[in-house]
Amino acid sequence: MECQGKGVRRDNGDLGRRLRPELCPMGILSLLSRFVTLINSAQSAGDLESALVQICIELGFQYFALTHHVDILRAGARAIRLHNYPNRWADYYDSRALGVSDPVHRMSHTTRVGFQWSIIPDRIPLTRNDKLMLSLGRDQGIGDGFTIPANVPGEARGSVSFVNATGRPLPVDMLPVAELIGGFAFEAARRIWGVRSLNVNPPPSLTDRQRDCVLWAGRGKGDWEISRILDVSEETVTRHITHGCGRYGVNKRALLFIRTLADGTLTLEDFLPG
Amino acid sequence: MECQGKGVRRDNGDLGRRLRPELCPMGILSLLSRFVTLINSAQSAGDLESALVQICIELGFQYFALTHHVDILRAGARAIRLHNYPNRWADYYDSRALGVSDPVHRMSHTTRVGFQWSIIPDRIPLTRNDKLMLSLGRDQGIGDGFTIPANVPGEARGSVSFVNATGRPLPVDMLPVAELIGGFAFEAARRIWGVRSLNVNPPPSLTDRQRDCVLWAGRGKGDWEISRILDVSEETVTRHITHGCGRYGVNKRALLFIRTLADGTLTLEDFLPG
DNA sequence: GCTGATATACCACTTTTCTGGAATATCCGT
DNA sequence: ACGGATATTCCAGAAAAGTGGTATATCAGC
Repeated sequence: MECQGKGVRRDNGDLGRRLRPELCPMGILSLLSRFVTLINSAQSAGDLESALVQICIELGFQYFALTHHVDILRAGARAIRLHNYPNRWADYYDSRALGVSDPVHRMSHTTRVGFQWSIIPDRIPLTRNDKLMLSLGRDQGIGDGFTIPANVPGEARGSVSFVNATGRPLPVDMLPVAELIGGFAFEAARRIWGVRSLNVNPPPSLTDRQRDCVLWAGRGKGDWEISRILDVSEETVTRHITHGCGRYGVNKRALLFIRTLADGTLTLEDFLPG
Repeated sequence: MECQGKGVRRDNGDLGRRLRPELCPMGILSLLSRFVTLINSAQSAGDLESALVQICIELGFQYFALTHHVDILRAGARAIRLHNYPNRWADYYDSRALGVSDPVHRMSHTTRVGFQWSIIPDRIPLTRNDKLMLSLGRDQGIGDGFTIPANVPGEARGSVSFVNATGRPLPVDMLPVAELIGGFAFEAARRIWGVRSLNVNPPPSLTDRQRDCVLWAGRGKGDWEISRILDVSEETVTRHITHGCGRYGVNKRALLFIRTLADGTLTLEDFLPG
């Protein structure tokens, strides 16, 4: 819920007060476990969509949107997106590629945890177009919402939103459940869409030395520099890297960086200065 | 929990079975609300640390680590880190800058949701040194753990881990609570450290044409091939890419791939075949 | 003790990429 | 209409990376 630091007062402080004990006995927990089972047994986008439609209703929302923050019309089927917004709103949204500039999405890029839409104006600057868009949405029945950011390094940014019709209050008791469910649902979508899969079996792997060389190369070092760092000959470094390329079936070391990032052998943190 | 697609069986499917109903009446929910209050009222790193020490114990863990995935000795006070690991382990860890290559961290860069350490070998390739490090940790009492990824675009990647001593099983009932708490705790740390306010310098950006060239180069095309694809001269392609390098202040195109991945200009999906 | 994987090292040759300097045309917002 | 950012093109030498073949020592596992 927090994002900007700067001594802004936390809104989450009253989560404690939000959780109505009356709902507890079995209620929330059995709901949660049922939802998780539903989501994790989804084998297709259709399965996941049905699951979310149902979960959305049971949580006390009307709409949901699980989406990558990209221009959907351009990105095509590789981009993740499921939602049950009114078609008219979705068409308008897509035709203007609002996915990339939507203030809700922008807000979700500044925090790790879920947030209510109502706090957005206090956290990020809104342009005139933003306000226009939000009020257009309200006119079409899109009221307040709760959005769970879903960012995985190196992948398109995404989020899961649960939304109510204009005027209807958010089910605040359910927000913690929504927060967990949103994360699991996005992860299920990544699984179904096969976001990071390289589709090679067995998956390649590097030796320690190969990984060291790739690591330093990815930090911008030349082979000679790497040879000084690792105290071996320059040729050896070249060898390790080209062998690494061989394992991943690529013919340029730059591609090796990308493949090792994709399969988790290395991460952006490894490469970036800091 | 998922990462690689490939029809790998989900481990999360049994979250439902994990949540023991006996614990429900008031137990988990009051715990959660108390923890959230504790975390959100923290005004300093010390406050947050105390809160996490307490939460850690009540959840049934022994150690916690809330950290940015950076070389701590180099990054200094700007990097977020709180933990209660044994000093000996922490010193060893820091002195080797394991924070940047730790397999737990690597795994946390490939998923949105929390995961048990025990599944890591099935998800990302481990080198011999990785295994060595894990077993060294076990020797020093670091057993199994549960890690919640915490990634915010444009910032150092991070995570929150709850860990048990070697041989002691994870409190599986509490993992959903740990997942929520981990997210809130990381967000509280961002607030306390004032992370967002530090990022003042405007990030570089590429022109459309530059981005196109980088995109195709990252798919393994040579400049001549790209020139055929975009129907311009080979020189022009080279130019666009080197100009792109200039904007990011790097001297190799491979680094440009990494920077554009890091800031979200391009994504792994853009580069990977399929 | 054998086998396979790993780490190391060397050479010769080709291709690609980087570096530096310059110039023209287009598009956009003021 | 004008200034600034963008897109495009050209040249040439230097540096780096890719290709293909070979060889030795170590270590772990069978």
